[in-house]
Formats: sequence, structure tokens, C-alpha cells
Amino acid sequence: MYSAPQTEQATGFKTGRKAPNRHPVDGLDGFHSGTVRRIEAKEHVFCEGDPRTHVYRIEDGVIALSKVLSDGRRQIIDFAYPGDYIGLGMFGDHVFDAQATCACKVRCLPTSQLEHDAARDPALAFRLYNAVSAELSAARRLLVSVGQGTAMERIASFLIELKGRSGHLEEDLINLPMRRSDIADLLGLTIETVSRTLTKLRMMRVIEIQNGNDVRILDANRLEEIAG
Amino acid sequence: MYSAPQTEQATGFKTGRKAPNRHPVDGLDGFHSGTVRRIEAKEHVFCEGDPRTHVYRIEDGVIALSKVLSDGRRQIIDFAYPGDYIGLGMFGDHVFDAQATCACKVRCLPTSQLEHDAARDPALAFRLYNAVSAELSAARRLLVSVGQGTAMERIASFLIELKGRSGHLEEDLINLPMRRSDIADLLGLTIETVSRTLTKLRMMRVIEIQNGNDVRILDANRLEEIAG
DNA sequence: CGAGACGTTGAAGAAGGTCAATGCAAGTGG
DNA sequence: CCACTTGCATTGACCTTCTTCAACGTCTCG
Repeated sequence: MYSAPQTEQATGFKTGRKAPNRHPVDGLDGFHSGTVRRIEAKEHVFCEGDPRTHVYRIEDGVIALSKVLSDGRRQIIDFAYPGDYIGLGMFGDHVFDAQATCACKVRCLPTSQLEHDAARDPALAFRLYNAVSAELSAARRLLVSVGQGTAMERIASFLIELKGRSGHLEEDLINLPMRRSDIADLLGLTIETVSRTLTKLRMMRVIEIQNGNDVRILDANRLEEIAG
Repeated sequence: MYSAPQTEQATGFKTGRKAPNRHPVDGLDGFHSGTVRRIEAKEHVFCEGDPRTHVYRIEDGVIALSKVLSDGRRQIIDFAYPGDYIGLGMFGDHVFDAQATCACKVRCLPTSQLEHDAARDPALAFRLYNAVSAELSAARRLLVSVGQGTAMERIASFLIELKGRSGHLEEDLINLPMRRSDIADLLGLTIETVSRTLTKLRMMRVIEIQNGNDVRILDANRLEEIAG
């Protein structure tokens, strides 16, 4: 479950990513020196209860941060995309699971070193502050969507959020590198409702679905309208 | 809506507050020198779109942070209790409203000064980081509750959360310094469902309600069980 | 006192969940 | 190579939970 980080060159590092909603911390000191670990799809980076040994920077792929309840229900807290960090802003042991939705690469930095550095380097500490602030904003946006939105509204804002995050090849072509169940658990819905809602959006000619996991936005204005 | 801060002695500052869920930043530098502003119930400290001029430390009362959608739906993001800070972890203009649920006092510190200080003082920057991290944890706990919980589970965890936060005179006696509509908008429910659920908890002899706004927990174990 | 804000309760309706069947593509083993 | 399994997505029928709409009670404050 928690294999030792293996050193390796980071080959898949995308730099051209757009992220209007996030404020990624470019070049958090020390992150260029960390080792890179390869994570298989569905493999856990860490689990709830594990000691918080590292902070990870996603180099490639998508990691789902989630909380699993005792009866199996699961809430995904956030999807971490390349450039995002996971493991920041926590104290003591991990409170969430971090699981790869697809094959990933993450860069690892020992927590102790980071905290040690931050206590001495105001610029680093300030960047940590900004990184966590960005996560806070994202969590609150999601909360508004889940707390107030209908299924249709949640799916629409999810697609818009992803449009701003994922490294897509074409404008308006969004790759969904996760299963329906991941989307459902992010939005507080069931896979059936996610599926039905996507179908409805297809019928409305707002989106088009290619190969199951690639969503083409046909009517961006209408989608924004629906998202509220 | 945004009256000039008025200088005044902070008389109502409670120090004996317990907050197991939060990690308040005791003595954020500069906060002892800020002016104190009195806020009436339902008055806004700031609104969405206002320039982010100050960070506020709650001295007395409770402030609701919320997002109001175009059609009037509202999601409360957090309740800020004495010792908590609002206005941290944001960039540019305010994205949320901050509204007093009851008469409050807040201590004001100009944002520019704080950021100026933080860029030079690693200890301050690190405390800011911790303060925002605590908010992030709270937001994520709420998200799990709203995304996965039934009405009963949401209300139960809400009560438990408050038990850890509010400065209560007696153990197991929780004051609710907000209206039912505030609770509803926090938990993604309607006031009717909140009311019915509280009634159900009363019928189950898990809680007792005194004077409408004071909740006595009769069976804490059962309540934790229900919260999941 | 009367008006307004807030809370509670009931009845009816809708959105989404649950259960179940089907489809479909990618392995896997004979 | 083909039968079989397995994981994931879609769709339909039914049901539960929560919302909506409405009435009423209570309290406060002008």
C-alpha cells in the first residue's frame, strides 16, 4: 500500500497546462530535488491513518483525494491534476485517502524537510499559504455545487471546472480520466444519476461523448448557464 | 453595508474556548493592534465583490460565510466563532459574503499590512498557513457531511461540530446562535427539514431543546453513532 | 394591539436513489 | 481463436427522502 518511493526521471511533466481556477505554486522550493514515484491506476498514494511522511506534487495523471465512511460511502474531496500538490495543510496522520484514478507519476518531498524549510524561508511559507488557499477555494466551490445544485447543475459545473484544469489537447474537448463512480462520489450523486445526466446533456446537444471518456462541449454558453 | 471600522476596546474576548477540530492561530502578529468593529445581527462584514481590505478576527458572536447564487439559493461555507479568522486565503476581491448571525465584535487588520509582514516573517507566514489549513479541514468535513449524509446525519454531525466549537457554559449544552435558515443553508437542506429532524432527535430523546436555540445533548454516544 | 420574523407541522409532489437487466470492451485461460 | 469472466456504463421501473406549498403558532417590537 505504501511502497518506498523509487527514484526515476520525470518524463511526463506537462508545463503548458491552463488552470484559471487554481493558483498552483510554481516551483515550490525543494520540489525539483524530490524523487518521482510511479503509481498504478487504483493504487493508493496514502490512506487515511497513514503517517504523513511526504507532500506530493502530481507530475502526470490524476489523484483522487477521498474520505471513505464506515459503511462504504465515499466522498471525493478533490481531484489533483498535474501541477497540484497533495498532502499539504494537514496535521498528524492523513485524514483522507489518496488514490490514483489512472496511471500517475508523483514527485515526493519529505514533510519534515518542507516544514523545516518553511519555518526559515518566508517566501516558501507564503507559497505554501497560497497553495493551501487555492485548495480551500476549490473545496468551497465544490461545497456550493454539492450543497445547492441539482444533479444537472453539479455535472455542468464539474465539466466547467475540469475544462479549466485538465491538460486538454483541443479547446472544448475534455478528457475524463476517472470512472463514473469517481464523478458520482465527488458530486454526491450515484453513478446512475451521473450517467443519466450526461445522457440528458447529450440529448440537449450541449455535449458529445467520444469513446466514453472524452467529452466535447458543443454549447459552452448553455453549459455555463446550466451550471448557474 | 461596509461602515468604517470604529475603534473600541475588545471586552468580550473569550479565552477559555475549546476547539478540538480547529487549530486557531493564537496571537497572529499584529492582531492585538487592530481596531475592533461592532457588527449588528444580520449586518454584513463584507460582501461578494467587495475589495479585500481587511482580515478579521472574531472576538465575539458568530459570522456566517456564504455564497449567494443568482436565484437566491445560499450556501453557508462556514461559521466563524470567536478566535477564528475570516478573509484569509483569498485573492483579489471577496468571493463570499460574511454576515453576522447575531451581534458580533471583530478585530480588523489591513490585508496589505498582513501580507507585507508575512512576506518577511516566516513564523507569521507559517501561522497563516496553519490557519488556512484549519479552514480547509473544516470545509472538507462539511463537504463529506453534505455530500454523503442524510438529513439526520448532517444535523447530528453539525451538532457535534458545534459542540467542539461554541463557547458553551455547560458541557453538552450547545447554543445555536443562528436561525434555522442558516443551519439549512449550511447543510444543504430546507428549514423545514432542519426543524423536522431536530424534532425527531427530540422524540428519540437524543437531544432536548430549551428556549428554541439551546440544545442539550442527552445521549452523546447515540448522537455520534447517528453522525456516522 | 398588529405586523413581521421565525419556527413547527402536515400533505402532496419531485428529484434522485435503489434494484435489476442489459450492453460492451478488455482481459484471461483453455 | 473462442468462450468466459470481469469491470464499467447505460437504461428502466419502482421507491424513499427531501422539498414544496400551505397553514398555524409564538415571540418581539414598533
